Order: sequence, then C-alpha cells, then structure tokens
Amino acid sequence: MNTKKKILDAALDLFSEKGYANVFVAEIAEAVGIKAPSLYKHYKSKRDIFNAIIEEMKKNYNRQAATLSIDGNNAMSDAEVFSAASEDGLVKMGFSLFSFFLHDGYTQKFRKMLTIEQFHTPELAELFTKQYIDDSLKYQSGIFSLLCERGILKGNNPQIMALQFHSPIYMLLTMCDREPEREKELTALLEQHIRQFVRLYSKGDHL
Amino acid sequence: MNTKKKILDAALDLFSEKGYANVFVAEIAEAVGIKAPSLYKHYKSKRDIFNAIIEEMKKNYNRQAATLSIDGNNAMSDAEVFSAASEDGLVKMGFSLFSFFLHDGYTQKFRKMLTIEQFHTPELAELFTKQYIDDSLKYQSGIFSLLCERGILKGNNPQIMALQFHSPIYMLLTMCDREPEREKELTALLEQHIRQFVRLYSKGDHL
DNA sequence: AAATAAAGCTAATCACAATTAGCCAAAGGA
DNA sequence: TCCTTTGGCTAATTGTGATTAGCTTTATTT
Repeated sequence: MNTKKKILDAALDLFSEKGYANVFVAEIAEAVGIKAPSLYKHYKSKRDIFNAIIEEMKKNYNRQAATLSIDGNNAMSDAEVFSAASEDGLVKMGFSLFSFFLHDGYTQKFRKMLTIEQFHTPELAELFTKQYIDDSLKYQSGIFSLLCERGILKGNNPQIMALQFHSPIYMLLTMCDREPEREKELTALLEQHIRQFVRLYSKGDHL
Repeated sequence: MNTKKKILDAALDLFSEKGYANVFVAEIAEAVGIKAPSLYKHYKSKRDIFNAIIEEMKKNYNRQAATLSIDGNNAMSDAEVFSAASEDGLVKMGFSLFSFFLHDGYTQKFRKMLTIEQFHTPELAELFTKQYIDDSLKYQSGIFSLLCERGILKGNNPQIMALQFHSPIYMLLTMCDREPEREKELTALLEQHIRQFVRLYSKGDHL
C-alpha cells in the first residue's frame, strides 16, 4: 500500500547509489513490485519522481530544523549548554551527530544523491551547502558562542570554532560514505579530534 | 593538432559539469571541432575516453606526488620547515594549496568529475579519498610532526593536527566548487581558520 | 448494485544517442 | 610518385529506455 511513497523510497535508494541518469524507470518499478508504465499513474515523469524526493526531503529537513532550531536561529536550553560543557559531553554530541548522519537511511541516501547531483543545477548546489554546512555551522556557532560567554571555553570567534569542530566530522562522514569498511578507524579519529578540540579551547590547558 | 589530447580536455570539461551520463559524444566532438564518428578514430568508446582521463590524471598526480613527496613518504627540507614555522608561513602555505586546487583548471575539473562519479565504482571512491584526503593528511602530518619535534608547535598527535588543519580548507574548497560567487567570503574564513589554528598550537599562547 | 475512479498490465511508440559502414582527402614514407 | 596510414565526413544501424495507448481489474462512491 501507498505505492506513491514506496516509489520515492525505491527511487532514492537507486539514485543515491547510481545517480539519476544511470537508473532506469523499470528498475524503480521492479523494486516497488510493479511494471514501469504503472509508475506513470503516480508521477508524470522520471524527473518528477526526482523532484518529489527533493521536496519531501526539504520538508523533513525544515521540520527537523524547526524543532531542533538546527538552522541556527534559536538559543539553547540550559540543559543543552550543560551537556555540551564537558569534554565527554562534546564527544557525545559529536558522536550522535555523526552516527545519525551516517546510519539514518534517508539521511545518508539523500546526502549521497545530492553529492552526485550537486552540480546539475545551482539550486541543488545551494541546498547541499545549506543543509550540510551553513546551517550546521550556524547552529554550532550558537553553541560555542554560549560556551565562551559563560567562560566554559576560551575563544572569541565562534564561527571559526564551529568550522574547526564541524569540518573534520563532516570529512570523516564523507569518507565513511565512500568506504564504509573504514568506519571503525575513522570513528577513532573522530573521538581524538573532539578531545583534542576541547583541550585546545580549554582555559589554561597545556595539551 | 593532437586531437587525441583535445578530446580528453573537452571531455573532462563536460564530464566535470554534467557528469558522464549526461554528456553526449556529439557534444564532446563539437567542442573539439569534429563530428561524433570521428572520435572513434581515437577512442573506441565513450567509456574509453572516461578511462583515459582517469589514467592521465592518475599519472599526473603520481608525478606530482613523487616530486613534492606529497604522498607523505618523504622528509621536508629545512627551508620548507622554516617557511611553515611562522603564522604567516602557514597562512601562505594554506592559501597556495587552496588557490592551486581551486583555480588550476585540470585539478578543479577532475575533482568535480570524481565528486560526481565517486559512487560509480569502488575504485573511483578510493582514488578520491586517496588523492584529496589520505595523501594530504599524510603529507601534512609529516610537516606537523617536524614542527612539533623542533618545538615550534606544541602537540603530540600530528595526524589529528593535520586533520584539523586540512579539513576546514577542504570544506571551504568544495563550497567554492559549488558556489564560486562566495569565494571572497570563504577565503576570509580560510585565513581566520589558519591564524586561529596556529595560535591554538603555539606554546604559551592565550588566544 | 451500478457507475466511476484508481491502479495495474501488455504492447506499441518515439526519440534519441552510441556506434558502425563505407567513402574521401591529406600526409608521409618507400 | 605511388601506396598506405590517418583522420575526417555522411549516412546508416542499433539498442535502449522513457513515455503513451488502450485494456482490465479492483476499489470507492452514490
């Protein structure tokens, strides 16, 4: 039931592995358990399926962003500040971010699909940068800004702190996307990065 | 003259913008100034052109890597150590790396092409990670290792230092690939990142 | 229960794009 | 100069893969 949704899932699955142009509508149909022409009862073209995926993922993202205020437009609760205040707290935060992005099926597939299709239109390029970089940086800037204000970390440029915190995580993530068998090794690096980061920005610490 | 080479150039140009599957052989031919069937006097198929690009770029890369010992297997000269020792030295090094990768035509096009095609085969995924991440990290680890040994920087984990130095640079690079109009803004961030990085790893510095 | 809509199927169609056939002109070595 | 190779062209060929036509069945509405 709900074939329309199943089509999107199957298509995302295939697009994320092979790219839009290398997927046949017949493949999508087969994955759903119907024949190719039947797809056209639900979507008017292959492109239309692709666009629907984008719209759906945008919607999800914006919903998430609104509740988590991940788009950087909102303050943190005291509980959140507290949990990010310690080295272990930041490790936990980094890991959960990393793990979610890496293992959540939709998130990973959508990221891979956008990676492949990002140069196809400027809109996709912007979406990519917004979702995976700019918004994350804004959100984390907010956190670091608070941590500095409260004297928990030193530093006067939260934006750069966010860049330095986030980009290694993101890089390790994309490496796992390409070579999943390296996950263990790369997770170890992730932890070392975060611990080092905290020590660097801790007051009076000498590494 | 040397149509064979011109074909590779034109193909790389197109593949890097639209991806392999979205480029017609007729387009490549037109860019070269010949008709599609004439291409087959030089390469036996479209795929063959793609493979030739990969081989050519691999060769170039290995040549470069050998002379620069960028693959991390070689020591630095004293002059290089010296030039990397100061804040301005590292800024310069980061900028020249960034600028080369961003503006060198072949380098940028090849990176974009690999980005699009990376999930097509495991070989391409490995090539991507090797060229743009692992080798850079090894190389920079070597540098930071030296700088630490000589007491110029503090820190005991050159690999993580390299990760923290390199990944923001790489992230800003990919952002410029997607949205070239942001180059100025992103270059400013690059400089701030490097200066901050040096201060963090400087002995007895208080940000 | 009749009527209509929704969703599936098989069998075309249609378009397009890679590749091959076969011809011709220029280049260059014997 | 003749012969062969090289690289180009036009005109097929071929395969394929998205989409449409038109029919059937199932579900929904009245």
